[in-house]
Amino acid sequence: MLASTTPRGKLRARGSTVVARVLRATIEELARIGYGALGIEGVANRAGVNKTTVYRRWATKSELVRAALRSMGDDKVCEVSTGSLRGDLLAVGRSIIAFTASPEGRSILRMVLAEGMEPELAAIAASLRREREASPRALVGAAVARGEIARGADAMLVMETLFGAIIQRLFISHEPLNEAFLERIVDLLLSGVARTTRKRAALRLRSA
Amino acid sequence: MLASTTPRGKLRARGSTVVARVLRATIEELARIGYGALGIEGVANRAGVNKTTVYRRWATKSELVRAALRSMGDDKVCEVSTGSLRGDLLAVGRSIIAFTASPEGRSILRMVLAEGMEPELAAIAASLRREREASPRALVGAAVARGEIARGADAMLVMETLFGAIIQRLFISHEPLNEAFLERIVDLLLSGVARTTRKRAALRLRSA
DNA sequence: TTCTTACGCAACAAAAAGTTGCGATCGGGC
DNA sequence: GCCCGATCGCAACTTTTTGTTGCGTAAGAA
Repeated sequence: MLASTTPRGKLRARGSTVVARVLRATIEELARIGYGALGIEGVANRAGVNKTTVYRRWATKSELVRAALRSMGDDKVCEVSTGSLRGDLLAVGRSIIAFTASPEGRSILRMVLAEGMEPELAAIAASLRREREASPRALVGAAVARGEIARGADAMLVMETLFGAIIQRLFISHEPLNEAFLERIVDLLLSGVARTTRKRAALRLRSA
Repeated sequence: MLASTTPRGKLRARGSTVVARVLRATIEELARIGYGALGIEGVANRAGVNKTTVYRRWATKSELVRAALRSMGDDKVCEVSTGSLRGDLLAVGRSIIAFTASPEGRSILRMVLAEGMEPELAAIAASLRREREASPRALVGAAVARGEIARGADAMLVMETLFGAIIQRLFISHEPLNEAFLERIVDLLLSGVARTTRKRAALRLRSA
């Protein structure tokens, strides 16, 4: 199927194989150095392809990046439901961490963060962001229905803060982001930090 | 515009004036296009200065950016103490919001977020961050002393989450970042979102 | 004023970005 | 097995960007 993986010697990749490799390389370069510093030649090298091949297929840098971003729009957002708010928040947190660990996620985050550079790219980034906002809303709705949180509570605020805490950890403080840290964030969001006897009992119960 | 073309108007800038203008322009360019795409010539044009002037004063791009970021480190860090943890958190949040409201603050944050992995910049960002970490630590220490939070509580986690929530609001969701939002974040961090009768009483007491 | 410093400017050198022509080779069709 | 159109690699080339140097001159202090 793939011409590039032919057993003997090195055969020249062609057609859709080249497209896939170049777009993949574009995503990776985007994640590594960002849009501004991205170069056609660097993408070609990473893809194991001559730069003329890239130039002939995509006229400009923005066109190439647009094609690359479009090519990865099919990723699914996990829509698990664990039955408890805490479990759901942990699941969402894990998916966020996994997302930010992948080249695709880093590229999207870069695009979102660097908003204001290219109008077209900003639009793509905005649409990608909106796609990933849907399932968290359903999640907090379920928690309200179970009575775990008050109806008046700002549930989206919890999701956004969870996301923000992870982003902060990853991109600002650059400290390790493991399961233990995620649990501490979730427990903070659930119970807060203010001293309360009732709260400490709840925490103890949860850890058991 | 240029001194040479307007002999009677503006005079040619020199010395500290040139330095200030170039560093200022560097910050603005960082905010506009980021570190990777930043060019010396672009900075020089924005500063209304010849590119040779920039090249002679700063040998490399990283050196220029380092100087520019350091030049804004001189801004004072507010060290207020309101007597309560909630008040202190609100004060810190306000200073963060004020910081992010300025073009300079946005530029450094955007840079750290989007390109924090660049080795050269990681060191600068880390040192700048450490400078601003001192007062939050003192703040939570005071809260522990007052008995508002448990000694074992991860206080820095609260600060980092507060910071993360704000940058999430700023750079991801792009929703308004006002006093009302800040209060909701702080109350979430203090009391959590899980449903508790004791907690709702505490919130009511606090708002009175 | 005079003297030193440092900036503007143009011309240059080097490197990166982008283009073109052509031979090679892949894959589909006969 | 062989041909043919499409597409890729390669090298040579042009253009653009990036970085350097020498010199005239303006700015500011003595």
